[in-house]
Amino acid sequence: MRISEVSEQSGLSVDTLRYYEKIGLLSPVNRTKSGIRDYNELDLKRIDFIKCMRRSGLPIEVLLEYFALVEQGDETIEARKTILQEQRTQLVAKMAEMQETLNLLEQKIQGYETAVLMAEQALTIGANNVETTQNMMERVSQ
Amino acid sequence: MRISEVSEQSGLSVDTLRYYEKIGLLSPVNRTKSGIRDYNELDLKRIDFIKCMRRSGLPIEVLLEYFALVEQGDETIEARKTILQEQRTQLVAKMAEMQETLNLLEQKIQGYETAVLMAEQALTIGANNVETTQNMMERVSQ
DNA sequence: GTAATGCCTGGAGTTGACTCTATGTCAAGA
DNA sequence: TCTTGACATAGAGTCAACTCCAGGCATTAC
Repeated sequence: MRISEVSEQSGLSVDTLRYYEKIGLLSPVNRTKSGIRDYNELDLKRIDFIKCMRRSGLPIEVLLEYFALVEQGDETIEARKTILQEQRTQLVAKMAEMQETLNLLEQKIQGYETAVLMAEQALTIGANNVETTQNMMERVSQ
Repeated sequence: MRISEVSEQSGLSVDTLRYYEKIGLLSPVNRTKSGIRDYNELDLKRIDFIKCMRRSGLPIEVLLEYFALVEQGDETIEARKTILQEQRTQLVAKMAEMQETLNLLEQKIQGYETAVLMAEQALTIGANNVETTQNMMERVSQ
């Protein structure tokens, strides 16, 4: 599989794919006799794994460490497990934070909905709605 | 409240606080006559909001846009709501991705646990465990 | 055979978000 | 009075993670 195909399939740019190989995140990809990269199934699997870990915020550094252990063979299984467990812990924490942010967002959106509703109501009644809206904004904004 | 106190309370560095003000993320903070920043309640609230949004990955750019709308008054309530809704959508998507990553992590950790167990078993039996472990690694790693 | 296309490399440039440095002011304590 | 420490500013530097560029082969399409 050529680099452009892998790029298309994975959503990573060709530059990124070459970059990952350069820094050792991907082990050297097989080449055709004319020097063109020819990705195999294992490469693709690793790329998928990297993609999954990267997009959830895991730094490249950690992945490098992990793959270095993989290279070193079975002796390092415990160490690898430890890395993954640590990442799991961090991921869970991050998700909890995001849930908090999500709650805040919900709350603010809800606030805006109420604000709009009340502004409309004030308009229908024909009241001077300037002060009222101002008050609402105190609860709603920033 | 002085900048060092705000820093301590918020967990943002004093540099970051000044930086946020410089780029307009915080509106100009009140100063004592000698020019020292004196943060008020509203500043602190905004800092909390920023912190919450930033740590869940929302870019500063978007926050700037949002606060610019806040400055412009009630006319922009709908626009602000739209921004928040969009961010909510993205956040939900990101959390789903993270859940996927988490599943993969669990699976791999589980795999390592099994691998270790089997390796130990093989040792107790006293079998030649080299090939066996190799096989396991095929399922377990990358 | 030649032009376009896709690949290659090394290395420079970019982006977002800080973080640090040099230099200076000011208020308070020894 | 002198020193110390917190604060101020402008602007340079850093870091992670790409992204782009110049210059050069190879294969394919006409």
